[in-house]
Amino acid sequence: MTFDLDLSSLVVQETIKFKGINALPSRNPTPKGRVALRQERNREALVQAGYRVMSEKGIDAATMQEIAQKADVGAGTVYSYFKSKEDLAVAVLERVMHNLAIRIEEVTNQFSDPAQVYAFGVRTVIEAATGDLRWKQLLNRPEVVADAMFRCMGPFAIRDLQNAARANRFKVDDAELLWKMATFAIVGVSRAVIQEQLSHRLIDEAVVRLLCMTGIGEAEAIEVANRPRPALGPESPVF
Amino acid sequence: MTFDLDLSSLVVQETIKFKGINALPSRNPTPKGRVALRQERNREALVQAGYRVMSEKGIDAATMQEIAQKADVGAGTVYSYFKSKEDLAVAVLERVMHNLAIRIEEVTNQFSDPAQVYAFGVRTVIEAATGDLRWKQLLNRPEVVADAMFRCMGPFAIRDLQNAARANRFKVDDAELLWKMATFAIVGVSRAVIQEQLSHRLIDEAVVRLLCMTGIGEAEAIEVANRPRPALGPESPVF
DNA sequence: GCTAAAAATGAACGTCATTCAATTTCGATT
DNA sequence: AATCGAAATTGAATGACGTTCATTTTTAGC
Repeated sequence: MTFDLDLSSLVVQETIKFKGINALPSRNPTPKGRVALRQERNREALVQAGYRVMSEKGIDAATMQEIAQKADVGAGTVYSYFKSKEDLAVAVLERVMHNLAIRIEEVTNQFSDPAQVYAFGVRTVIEAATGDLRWKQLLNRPEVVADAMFRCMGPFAIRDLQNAARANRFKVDDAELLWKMATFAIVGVSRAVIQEQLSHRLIDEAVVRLLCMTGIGEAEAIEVANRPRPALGPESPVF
Repeated sequence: MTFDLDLSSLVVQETIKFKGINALPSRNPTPKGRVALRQERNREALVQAGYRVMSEKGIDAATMQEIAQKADVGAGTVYSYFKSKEDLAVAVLERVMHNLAIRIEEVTNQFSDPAQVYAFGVRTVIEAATGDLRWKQLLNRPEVVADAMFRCMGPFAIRDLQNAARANRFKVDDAELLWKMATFAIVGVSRAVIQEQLSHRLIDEAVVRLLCMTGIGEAEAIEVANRPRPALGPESPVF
């Protein structure tokens, strides 16, 4: 598997089948086509409505009716954009992860130590998941969250793991495997904290454990995890 | 949270409300009550039928009708034993985990190094999950599997983690947190291998990573993970 | 046997995800 | 501008399934 770090490529799946509309842009007053514009709006409205309903009621309890209504489209229309409810949930979570990934990247691209970049990333995700009530319902479908996290943040995380390995800070054989394990561990811990099975205070320790997985050694893991951390930038209006 | 290591306590939840039947055992030809016996058989039949159907079709696609039919009870009867389909799935997975935990314990109670005990445990679970097709469908509900694993194998795993920490092999602050992370990581890796996102060969490396989480250090993790391993005893007839 | 309580039954209910025939919108062509 | 075929949208209908509950069966003491 290879990853492309171009940010614009992070929207992983385009479900819809774009036919050859606007073959001739010419001097038409609709250079992009009204259909294409409406489709963009519809898709966006559906993802946002999906996010609102699913994060309020949970992915399973969310109904396609309510989502379609909030997005102001007919119930059947959803299925020209997403092939199933599951597929919509995936799109929603990829959006959430994508936005968070970008906000993290904005901070960490000023770090010099790649180990610190990875540490900041995993901690920020756990804090977002446990600190924002909107994640609570989503975490009831851990595999959807973890898979979206894997795909959307993987390009960054795997790059950081490899950078840190090259700098001899981490000892990582297979960064993809490690990231797969980390995503599930992150989701598991976040769920447990939100369900109050684990104390909120254990987040520090969880970050240390995720760092230990990289082979950095416990002492250094603790040091890296405890470095002061800059604040994250503001989140985008909806997500 | 505290754990009781008495094996018989591992059946975590008894859903049914046993009333005060058989107040007088006396010299009755039914010293335990016909009802209680039938209930035991029914519950057992339901768990086994649940296992068969759910591991064949997946927890979500399994229907209560088919399960009830395979267990030879009416559809409504299931709900005197389990309060929901989810609840039955939990009972099924706890049974699976319980049985595997016992088979692992039979082997590892002959080990002297507690680090090796933990390593054998996590590896055996991953190999069971990735080697037995019956797990494939169950892994589509990672949180059910991971939670059952946490509860049923936790008493052993946490004990081993603490033993190894006392022996200065592991450096573990909070064994419960670590085990929570490990269960989800194990499920995540197993899913990825089964879905062929990750090569089956990476299981060795996954075990190393799980050991690294304990703070043992990478070199020693590799050594422990590579020790020769005795074979597991036979599985119980149904599970 | 008789009886009241407990357990079991399976048909019926309600809730969706998904489908599809009918309708509307679009944009190219005349 | 009027027309037309294709594409997109719609929302009522469908089917599947978890769960409930009025009815029937079983149980155990008398």
